[in-house]
Amino acid sequence: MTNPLPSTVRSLPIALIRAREGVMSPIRDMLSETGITEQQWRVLRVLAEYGRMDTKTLADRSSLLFPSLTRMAATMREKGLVTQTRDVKDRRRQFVDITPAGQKIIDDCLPEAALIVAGFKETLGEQNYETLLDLLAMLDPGNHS
Amino acid sequence: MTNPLPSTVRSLPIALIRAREGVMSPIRDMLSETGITEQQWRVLRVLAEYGRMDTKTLADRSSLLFPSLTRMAATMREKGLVTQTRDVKDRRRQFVDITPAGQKIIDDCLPEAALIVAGFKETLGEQNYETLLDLLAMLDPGNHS
DNA sequence: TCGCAGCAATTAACATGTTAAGGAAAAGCC
DNA sequence: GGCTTTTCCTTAACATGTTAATTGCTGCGA
Repeated sequence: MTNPLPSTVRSLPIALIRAREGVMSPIRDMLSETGITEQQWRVLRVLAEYGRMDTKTLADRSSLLFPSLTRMAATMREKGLVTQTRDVKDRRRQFVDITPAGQKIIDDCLPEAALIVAGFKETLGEQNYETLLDLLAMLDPGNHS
Repeated sequence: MTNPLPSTVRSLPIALIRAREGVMSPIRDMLSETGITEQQWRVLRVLAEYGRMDTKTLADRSSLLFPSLTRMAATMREKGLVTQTRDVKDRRRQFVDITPAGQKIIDDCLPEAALIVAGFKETLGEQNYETLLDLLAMLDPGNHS
């Protein structure tokens, strides 16, 4: 008795990709006017929420791989969105912080971003929205809750 | 009254990324032994399920952007995984089909892939698994059901 | 204090995501 | 037929995903 894979229209990985596409599309539209990418937006949001932190923690909270963050930090520093300072005690480590220019992008986009989020809550319903977040968290390998 | 964004730990886009990472990690491990990528696996699965089709339909069903598929088709053709033939009636269009070598990869990986899927069903529970797919479908912009 | 394991970060190499522009063929219009 | 528009596909350019190799620094034990 074979145990075939689900049809691609009922595949969990593909469903995750398509849902992500649907969610990110309006956010990308919003960000295109600011000149930053979706990933850079994520980094700025984490920095705005937690403040200055070391690169390792930043990568973890932003769900970015280290090599990606290294490249992004360079371009974001050139754009004046973040600053990087080396740890004096341990010269291997670096700290990243958001600049006023970076914070301004967050502040400027916050109203529209909130509207987008509200739209998805309305699409799914408040209850389903929370359920979805809970189910997604169960698939997160780094989630030890 | 401000309407702040949710904390990044409760953000839908980030939750989708992390869930996808959790789901794809074991699949990537499986595929690393075959030498194909996660996206190439997706293309092969769609071709194996529906058979020969034009590039536009293939891109749509694989959830890939056209430029990505153009590049992938070239490398996959060189690897002998697919064939490409131009439509005689409409010389703009191209058809893609899976080769026996491509089909062999599907067949070889199917048992392990089925185990991985079963693992996630067990993690979430059958009921939650179906609920999750339904909720994700509601976020899919191309889902007109 | 020397050597070495381990960690933080970078770099490299290749594949894909994303947007925009370009090219070629078909379809429609006059 | 000649013209424009549309459609399918490709190419280009830049950013990120992913894995592996490399560098610079810390700490630790012989």
